[in-house]
Amino acid sequence: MRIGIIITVRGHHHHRSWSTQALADLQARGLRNGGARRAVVEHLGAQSCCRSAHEIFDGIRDEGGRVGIASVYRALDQLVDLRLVQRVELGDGIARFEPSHLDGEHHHHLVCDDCGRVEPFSDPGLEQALEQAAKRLDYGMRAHEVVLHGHCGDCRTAG
Amino acid sequence: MRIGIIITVRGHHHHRSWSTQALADLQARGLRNGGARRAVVEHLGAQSCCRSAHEIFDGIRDEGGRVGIASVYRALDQLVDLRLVQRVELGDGIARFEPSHLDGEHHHHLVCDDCGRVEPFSDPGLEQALEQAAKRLDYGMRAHEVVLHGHCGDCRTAG
DNA sequence: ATACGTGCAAAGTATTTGCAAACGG
DNA sequence: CCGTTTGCAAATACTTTGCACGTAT
Repeated sequence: MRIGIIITVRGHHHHRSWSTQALADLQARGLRNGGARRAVVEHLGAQSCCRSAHEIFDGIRDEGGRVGIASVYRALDQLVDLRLVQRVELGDGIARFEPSHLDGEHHHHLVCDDCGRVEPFSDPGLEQALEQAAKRLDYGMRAHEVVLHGHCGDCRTAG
Repeated sequence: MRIGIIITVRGHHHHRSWSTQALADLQARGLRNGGARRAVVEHLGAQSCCRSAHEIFDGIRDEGGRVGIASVYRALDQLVDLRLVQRVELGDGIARFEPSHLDGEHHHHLVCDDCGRVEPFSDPGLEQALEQAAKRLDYGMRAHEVVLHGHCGDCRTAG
């Protein structure tokens, strides 16, 4: 037996909306909604920035879900293929994932080379420059990724 | 119509110059110049775009050098630490490396999600937008990386 | 001479795959 | 029911480390 309890979303309205949209999208493509993939989608939708496969795995377990790490990777692969999730690599050899924000939610990443901290940022001027560059190059741009490396405020103060 | 005047900088002069500069820099820091690290520097200096550790390893072997893969990784680590080499991750889980072009040589990457082809590109407007964003965010930017994903000309024609 | 550098092989991580059992529609 | 999805464990891919020997200065 399966008991479904729908817990309402606190605050971040658009997050739920991404999860819902993504799950509907999967269903529309004839894919089934088993526990693992659903858990990955819902967990990702509740995050504010990118997460590694292991973080997602641990996160789901902490919330009481029981999934295999392989299923997490498989779900992420599919979601990336369907463009529902964006894969992000920040230079430490670990792949991270976050919902594809096609709308205004789109952001990029600052990485502190001292402490490893990752922060999201967004910059309209940068987005515009990216669009223009892609247009000039005549490249069918489907996604883009910007990573700025440097030293975060804490480390600069400390150092 | 737009007429572009392309002024060529002579041959691959700057490549050699990067290798020379990098080797001198290493020496100035009291590091010795054994065979492996020198081979990595010289090989990298002769490339026009980023290369993976294995590509570098194979490349050196093909040229007759005999190095261990571990030494290639160790050399790359040091070079990255010294900011002589930039590490680049393009989304396929393989780290690539290229000379740090602090000068006008600086470029970014286009990745074809169909065939995996990697092409370098540069765009002054984009560089400017990056500088401005970093300034506005007050982040001590030391490096940055932009990856555009899409479909290259060949794949778009074929598809 | 003496640290530093190197190669090999073994060890670590991150990720993928094979397969039988569980499950969704 | 039947094909998809899942979990486990084994396999793979990339990268790092331990250690004895080589080598630049």
